[in-house]
Amino acid sequence: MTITAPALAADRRTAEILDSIWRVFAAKGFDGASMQDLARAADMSVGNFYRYFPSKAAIIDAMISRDLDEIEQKFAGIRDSADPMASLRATLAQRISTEVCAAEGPMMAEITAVALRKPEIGDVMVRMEKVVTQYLMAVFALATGLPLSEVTHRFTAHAGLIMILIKGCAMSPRKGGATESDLVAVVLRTIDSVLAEVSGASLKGKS
Amino acid sequence: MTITAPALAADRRTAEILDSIWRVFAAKGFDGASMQDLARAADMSVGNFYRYFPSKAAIIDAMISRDLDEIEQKFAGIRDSADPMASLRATLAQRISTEVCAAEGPMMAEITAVALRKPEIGDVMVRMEKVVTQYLMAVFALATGLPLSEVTHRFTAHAGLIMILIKGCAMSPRKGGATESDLVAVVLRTIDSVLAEVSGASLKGKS
DNA sequence: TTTGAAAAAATGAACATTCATTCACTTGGC
DNA sequence: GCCAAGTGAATGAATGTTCATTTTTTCAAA
Repeated sequence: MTITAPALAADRRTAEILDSIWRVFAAKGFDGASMQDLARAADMSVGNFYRYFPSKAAIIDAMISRDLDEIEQKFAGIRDSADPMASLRATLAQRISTEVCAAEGPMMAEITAVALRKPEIGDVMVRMEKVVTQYLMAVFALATGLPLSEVTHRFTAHAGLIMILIKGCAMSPRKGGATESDLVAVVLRTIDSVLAEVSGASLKGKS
Repeated sequence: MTITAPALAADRRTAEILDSIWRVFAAKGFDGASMQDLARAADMSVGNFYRYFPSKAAIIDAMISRDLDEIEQKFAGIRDSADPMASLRATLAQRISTEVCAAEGPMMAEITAVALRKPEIGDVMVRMEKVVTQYLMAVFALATGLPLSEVTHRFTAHAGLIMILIKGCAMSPRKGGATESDLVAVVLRTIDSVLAEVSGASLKGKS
């Protein structure tokens, strides 16, 4: 069951296409972006574009699973670092920085809106958030020394809060072009207190 | 400069139309909903619909200013209550409840996405958030006894965090039909700590 | 109270675009 | 010569917007 060479090439091409078209989705929205817009952005004919993505939903699907791959890599780095909790914090801090938010916000907002409106996309999104939650639980377990089951039971909601904060920063309306640094600071402080609460769970056992 | 009777009637009609069509926007999205869809939902002809809303942006505009009216009323009630801070907390708690979020989430997500993509709508949204922030500042000033200017300087970012949390709850993907109650509890706890921090600012002067 | 004409509200067919989707066809590497 | 990759014109349905027309409401004069 090896991956064939042409299949790999096709995957690479798919990734290239996604790189070219995500801006169009961010600028025009899910329904606002026409197949011809997307094909033009990908520098190919409409007919050929359909060979790669038979529908718009398929594009969102591919984008989310591409995001998931990125997230997986980030978490692999966090897990292997000397201080996973600190590394997680650094990653989250970068993620709510003004620049990253301005770049990813519109796309995130669009996908969120579509997810609440189209059940098929909503399901994909729920799966994605579940995976991210599992990664977070793994980090929490590593940092506290508690078993995964207990961490999951106690801190799944905390993971949900963190994801809300990340998305909230990205999707904040930008007054004059940027999210204010004050807000970013307060959000980061909130993330810190959530992480501190998790970390605190390990001390009780030790004392 | 009195308000003419026909103008009032037109406003009422406008409100009625908004009531009939917001579901269409939530279900099909900003671009997905056609003018004919909207006109049909409002039980009128396409041509007549254009008399009330010359464009889709005008509809979003009207919806946001309608929301603002609602918010204004809520805050009036909060300001006049015996314990404004507690009243505010109760309002926020109700706002993040599962039912309210499920009802308003899709529309909120849609408007947020459009706001990040169309500057004209983005401006309206920024103005709306500024107004809400001012209301929050007024409540904070009332509760702490501090002057409005100081409250504004110290807690504007806190207001931003609260709005992020409210929106975040509404726009959370619903696994199996509802946001989990655990998440709601953690968010409410976070709101409480934000409000506590604000309230704490008044005690320093007293002690 | 009745009348009737002007203003406002409402209609829906018509128009030019635009869109998603298909398909017969060409290209280029092996 | 084979096959995947790529083309772009063609089709029919849908969309935003307009407008000539009809219906309803308003209200002062009779």
